[in-house]
Amino acid sequence: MLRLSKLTDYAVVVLVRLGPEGAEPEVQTSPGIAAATGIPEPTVAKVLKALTASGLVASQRGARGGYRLNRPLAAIPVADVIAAIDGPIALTACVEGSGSECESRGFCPMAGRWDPVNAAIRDALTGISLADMQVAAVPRALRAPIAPRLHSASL
Amino acid sequence: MLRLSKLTDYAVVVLVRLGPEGAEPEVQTSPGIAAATGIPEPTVAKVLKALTASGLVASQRGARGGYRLNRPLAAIPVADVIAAIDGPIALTACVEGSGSECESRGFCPMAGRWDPVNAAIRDALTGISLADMQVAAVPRALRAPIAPRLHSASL
DNA sequence: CCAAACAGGACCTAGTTGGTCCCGTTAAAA
DNA sequence: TTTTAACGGGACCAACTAGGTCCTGTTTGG
Repeated sequence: MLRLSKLTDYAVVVLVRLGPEGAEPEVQTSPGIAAATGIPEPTVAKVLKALTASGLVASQRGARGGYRLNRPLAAIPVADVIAAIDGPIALTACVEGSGSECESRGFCPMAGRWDPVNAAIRDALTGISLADMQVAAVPRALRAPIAPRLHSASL
Repeated sequence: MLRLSKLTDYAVVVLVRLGPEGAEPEVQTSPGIAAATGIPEPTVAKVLKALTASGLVASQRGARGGYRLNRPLAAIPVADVIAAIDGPIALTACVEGSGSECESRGFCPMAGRWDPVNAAIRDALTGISLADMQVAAVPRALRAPIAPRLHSASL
């Protein structure tokens, strides 16, 4: 069902956490974010590495190092986050990366057919920023404390 | 990368194949479609079963039975096909179906956050029909005959 | 000089999915 | 009435992918 990788979900959480709690972009450490979000530290580190590689966050090495946002949340479309973690946004069906040609090469009726769909999804994902997702989150006080909803939401 | 299931891809191929070659909705058999499309017969059967269950196609049992479209291609949005094969369209991250509550229940910052994203994707997918995908396909004569593109297309 | 934190891998496990097969039921045709 | 072609609905197996962990550098502030 159009599975989004868990890592991408984590990435959004981490990025929002990196967002201005105060005003200035404060540097936060990977262990600190892990403690604050409840996500295991190695996983947080993995996510932050990917986000750094794609330029969404900047890193500071050494003691008292950490991460900070390169852009405000409002300037980060969801599409960028997904692209950073999951790679290019495209509805793929054929096994990509196989490098080999399509087996039903001569008469494959699908070539290029998903392009408009991909474009539509890309547009939709580019139009929503992390700031939008931030406000979309249900306020903590309104959520059931014990056995609440799953993260996902059906359409 | 927003993976679409292979079965869904097959479903589109099969549905387009079921579309009016002539004018009237002719009944086609599962083996016949398999032969015409190059998709293995058991897989075609599986796809058609799902499509029948969701009401996109109608089935006729018995000898000289087969399948036919319930609606014209133009009236079948891609969203319906995906929903028929992959289930409800939603960007899921948490393992759904687990039934258990979210482990970081008290302070999970993601609850409901993907809702606007899901809505945007649903809208995008509802706005594109199989007829649109049909015309989007590159004419056979223009495709490289030997080792052409993959089905997927990056954005 | 030491400690804290990032960088960049390798690696293992588990879950999902793709794909196949089998058997029962239906219904048209011989 | 018998036969045959096709759908219906599972069970089942195998391969792949991704989630998650860990280890070993390298950097840099105290």
